[in-house]
Amino acid sequence: MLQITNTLSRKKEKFEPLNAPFVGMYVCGPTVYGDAHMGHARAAVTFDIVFRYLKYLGYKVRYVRNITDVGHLVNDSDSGEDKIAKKAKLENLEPMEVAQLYTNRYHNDMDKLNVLRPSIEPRASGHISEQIEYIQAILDNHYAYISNGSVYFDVKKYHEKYHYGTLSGRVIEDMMHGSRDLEGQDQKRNPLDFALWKKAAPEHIMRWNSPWSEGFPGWHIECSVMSNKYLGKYFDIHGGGMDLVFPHHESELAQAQACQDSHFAKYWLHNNMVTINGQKMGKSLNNFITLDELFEGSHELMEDAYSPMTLRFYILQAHYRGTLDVSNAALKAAKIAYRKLLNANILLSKLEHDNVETLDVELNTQVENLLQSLDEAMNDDFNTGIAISHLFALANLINSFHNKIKNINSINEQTFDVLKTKYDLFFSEILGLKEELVVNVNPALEALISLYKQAKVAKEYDKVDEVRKSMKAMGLVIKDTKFDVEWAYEV
RNA sequence: GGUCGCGUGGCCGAGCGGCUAGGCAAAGCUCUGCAAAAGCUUCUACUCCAGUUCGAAUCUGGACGCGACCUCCA
Repeated sequence: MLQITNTLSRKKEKFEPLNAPFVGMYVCGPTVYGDAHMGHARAAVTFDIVFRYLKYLGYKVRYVRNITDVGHLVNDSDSGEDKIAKKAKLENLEPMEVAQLYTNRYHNDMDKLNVLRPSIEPRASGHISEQIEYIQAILDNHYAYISNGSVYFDVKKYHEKYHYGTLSGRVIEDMMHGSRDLEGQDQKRNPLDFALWKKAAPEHIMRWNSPWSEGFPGWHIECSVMSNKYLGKYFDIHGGGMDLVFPHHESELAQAQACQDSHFAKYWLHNNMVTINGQKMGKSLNNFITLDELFEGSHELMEDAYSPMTLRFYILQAHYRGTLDVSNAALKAAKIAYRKLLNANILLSKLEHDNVETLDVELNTQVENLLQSLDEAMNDDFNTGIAISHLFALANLINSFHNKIKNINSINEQTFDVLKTKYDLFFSEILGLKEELVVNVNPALEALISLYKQAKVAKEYDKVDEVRKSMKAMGLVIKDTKFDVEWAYEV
């Protein structure tokens, strides 16, 4: 039985889909105006796990993750410019060219991380007419007002019937006192009101026609609209980074209720932030590390290049609701640990059971329990770190079987079969880890190994060392076991 | 200033009333031409103070420290 932490209740709840076996999940995707960084990776990997695990449980999941390609304002005082337009000006490109460029680059990075593509990836710019209709519906329900060509959501009015702040746990009355007077807010009736449609300043490039003005949609509206279009009014899971809880998700929720007068998402899932050496990641702190910089080792804070799988594994070792601190030491440890699990998976595929049993009941039970614990860990709010710890225990056993320290026939055939399929299933399909340097067992590699064996027999140790060296150059290592010579990924 | 969350061994990180994960690093052993890999062993922590309890890293109160959000952000 799957339990997930619902931000709405701040508790772990039993996961019960609205229309099993179907599950609808909406996750806030990137605003495509720059390269993806580690925060994007964490969010994408977190919900990739949710997607993969729900499918493993047998659900038919429709996973919608948007691409925000409508520029939102850089900040309130800078009322004329949006992020994408700003970037377009900077790089001398058409705004849509910027959006496409970074969408492609985002896809590329996510592919490297072995993040599955969502079922539907809608773009905000492709849903302008739907957004206009949705805003009109909110206006018709009197939860919004027009002011100088812009449309604002009336938070106070909304709060009278519904409750603004349920998701983020905010008390609207406190916020009214606490909120600062910002420049350019005089069009709003209340500082907490937010734009549904914004009239474009003359220099604003990205603009569309609407009943109210030539302008562009507000930041929050696209998600309410697109989730509604592809998943219906009331759907199962809405996810995103914790920083989006307020105001983004709170406002999405308000819009949806103001428009449809019904529930919105049943479960809200939020992944926590990434810090670098204990500090918040931010452009001004110069610790804003993009994925490409990490993979290439080109950022000045990185002592080495870390592969996509190293990052993925590292993200998975921690629980998604806690902050994740990235450092060289931590990444190096993850690299080694991940290879260990990978090597065990390869050895497992070669293990064979002889069909004869000299059953060791205790050992057999241990393996069975570990295998079962894998599901239990994932069922407990996607606890990938615990699942990985069981995988390590299993890897240890696999190595012992392989080295014949333990006898593979001392577990029964059925347990062996489950071990063989399940370890790989969790490693590859659910956690989404994979071999990166796929090594073909090609003639050249085989020749190297036989050369090594011959040299060993002849005690020509110079040659032996040379073989080791060339293996190392390929990222491999040679292992002399009691029974044979074999290769493995260098740890 | 307001709201929320967190402080775990050399490091990263689970756990959330008793059974004291896991990984990395370090040390020793087995194996070995030397290694590597693998296996075995060792290292025993919960910011501080006060309380609740037979029993607390886990619950309550307080202090200190850190972070997030309140403004664009995954």
